[in-house]
Amino acid sequence: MHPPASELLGWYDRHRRVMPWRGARDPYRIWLSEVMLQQTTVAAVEPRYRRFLDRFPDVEALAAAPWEAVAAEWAGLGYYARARNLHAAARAVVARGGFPGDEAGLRALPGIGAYTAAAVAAIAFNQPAVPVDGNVERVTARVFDVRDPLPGSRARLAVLARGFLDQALVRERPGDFAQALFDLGATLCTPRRPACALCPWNAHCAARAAGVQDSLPAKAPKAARAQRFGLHFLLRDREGRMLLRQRPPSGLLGGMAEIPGTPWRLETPWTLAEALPQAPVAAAWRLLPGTAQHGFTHMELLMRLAVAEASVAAPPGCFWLPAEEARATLPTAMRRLLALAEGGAGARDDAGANGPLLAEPASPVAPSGETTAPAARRGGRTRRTA
DNA sequence: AAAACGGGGCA
DNA sequence: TGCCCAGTTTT
Repeated sequence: MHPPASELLGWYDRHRRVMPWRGARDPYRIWLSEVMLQQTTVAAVEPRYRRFLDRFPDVEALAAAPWEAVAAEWAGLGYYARARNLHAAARAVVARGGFPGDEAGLRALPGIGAYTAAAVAAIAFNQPAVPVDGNVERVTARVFDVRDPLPGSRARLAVLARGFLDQALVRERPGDFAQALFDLGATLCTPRRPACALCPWNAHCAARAAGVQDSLPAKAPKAARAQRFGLHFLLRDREGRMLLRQRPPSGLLGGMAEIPGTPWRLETPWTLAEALPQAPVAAAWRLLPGTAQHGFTHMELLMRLAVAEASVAAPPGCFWLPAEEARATLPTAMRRLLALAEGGAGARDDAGANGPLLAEPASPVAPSGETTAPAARRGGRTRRTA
């Protein structure tokens, strides 16, 4: 049995969270928020959403913008395919004269899958759809006591969630119902220690009745992350500009800028001597102490940094950028590398206006003793090796 | 069906 | 330190 939507919507009308994309019906704003919120927390999105909207106020402005401007605005948000697809979809929407008004039409746009199509259809167009995200999966798995593990149970959970459309109230307020499920999952029906006592559906929850709410939804075990190693080359000229390179349009960090370097290979860290043939230019490269570490979904990346100064023409595929602009454009993994040049372990992302970067004392070029993987540390911080 | 694809925050 | 987050695309 599906619990009554009236009880959830009554709770939502009293306790709904206030967020910048709520209230308006503008499909552009709803769409933008949904894309930014893919695998990204509300807290992380809010300031970036305002800033993005400030810079690209409507779909026409986004469609007219060059990719470089969109990439710079997205830098640090992750999953850069989202930005590429967003840009392409904006151009498609302008070309066809506006947003598609139903789920199937939305689903055909790049970067819009089953979830986002349902969310925009329900919230912006009042269409009868139930978007199934992580929150809805969790709420549904608990309400119906679905014990099969994710991701295998995904299809079954989606069918159960869609069953709420049998209630007339859900068909009348599909956008509110969807967001009520999000809010319930985010504030009460949380992954750990759900606040069942406060839940408007607690009397209808099968998992709670069985006392298994804390262990649902079950998850299949995940694969371990491999380690990869890279060595990068930071070239600066006399004005403090940095030599950057554009990554290929698809794949990891696709279309984003990077500090030129070796490929990221398994098993073995690079020595400077070994990496030198892959430097962007010939120069007096000095290997800095320390390793920048960055965790991706599927691997752990460990990078070292060599530095040099030269004022030369940018080689093919590379370009010079003022330090401040480079910092703003680079994805987080590359900013961590930059922190090595800026003075090491304590360096922070928001470490103020940087003039010419401070050079560290050079370490001997010798293959450092660090041939074994350094102890894992919290994803991303810059670490010093002794 | 499985893997690729970022980054930050929190118990 | 592992898990989670308003998922989508490619293989």
